[in-house]
Amino acid sequence: MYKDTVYSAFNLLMHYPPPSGAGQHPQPQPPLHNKASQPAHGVPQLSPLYEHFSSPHPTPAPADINQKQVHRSLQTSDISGFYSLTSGSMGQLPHTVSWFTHPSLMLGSSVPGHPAAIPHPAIVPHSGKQELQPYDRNLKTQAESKAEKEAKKPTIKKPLNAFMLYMKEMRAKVIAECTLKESAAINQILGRRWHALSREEQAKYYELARKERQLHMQLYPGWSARDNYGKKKRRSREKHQESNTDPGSPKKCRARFGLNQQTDWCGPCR
DNA sequence: CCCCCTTTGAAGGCC
DNA sequence: GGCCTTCAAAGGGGG
Repeated sequence: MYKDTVYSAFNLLMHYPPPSGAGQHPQPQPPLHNKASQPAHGVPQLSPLYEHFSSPHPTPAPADINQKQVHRSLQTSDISGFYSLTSGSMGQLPHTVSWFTHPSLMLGSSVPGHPAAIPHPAIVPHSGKQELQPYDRNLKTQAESKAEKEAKKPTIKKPLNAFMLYMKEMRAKVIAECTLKESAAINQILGRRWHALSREEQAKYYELARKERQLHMQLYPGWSARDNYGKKKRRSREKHQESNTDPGSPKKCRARFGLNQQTDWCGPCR
């Protein structure tokens, strides 16, 4: 139900008239840095989308973000380029690829008192290990409790890049076509299909990803990708280095042969 | 239960 | 600036 509201809001987004410059080829995208290097000028107006959110049913902000601050941010931040590709081909893109469906960008609620009280998918609570018994708590040191507090802090996920958005959209299709279930195999197929896409087709996803990053920046101004470093266990460095010399993937192969990762096709891995 | 696999792209850090 | 590392998603496989 709440999701319905979100989807209808997204429809508004997708049909919001684009500013001039729509249709420009967005690839490769210039990096959108999350730092204070963002220009302060060119502040846009709040789109009807956000007004739709704010009334009559206010959109709950993530728990760790001041709601008013977010709203203000959305009202004043530069999203003028946000809709540049939302008409035409972009408008035909299935809504499954959007910041509404992207867990890290979905507006949920962990705001106390909010009627919906839907957990915010963007902010993923760490898998809570078993609670300590009361008598255990007394044994905990200050450092331990601090560490635990830190661990309980919800995680704000990275925004999805263009390929991830493409994967999310096409995964089900590939699974149906190939009757495969293993993600590793599916991702290999998706990687090949990604390279088989035309520049225009890829551009749709690059543009979507750019919007995702922009909105993510506005929702979580102080967030850095670094925040999530170390929260995932990584395979051993030795193994990783070994895999880097493995020419088995186009990316690795391109890196190995000094090819452009964006444009050059990797012949040996084809 | 949790990490690995596998993909591309973004971003941060180091030299 | 180039290189390296990590993390985004996904779910079966394996220790």
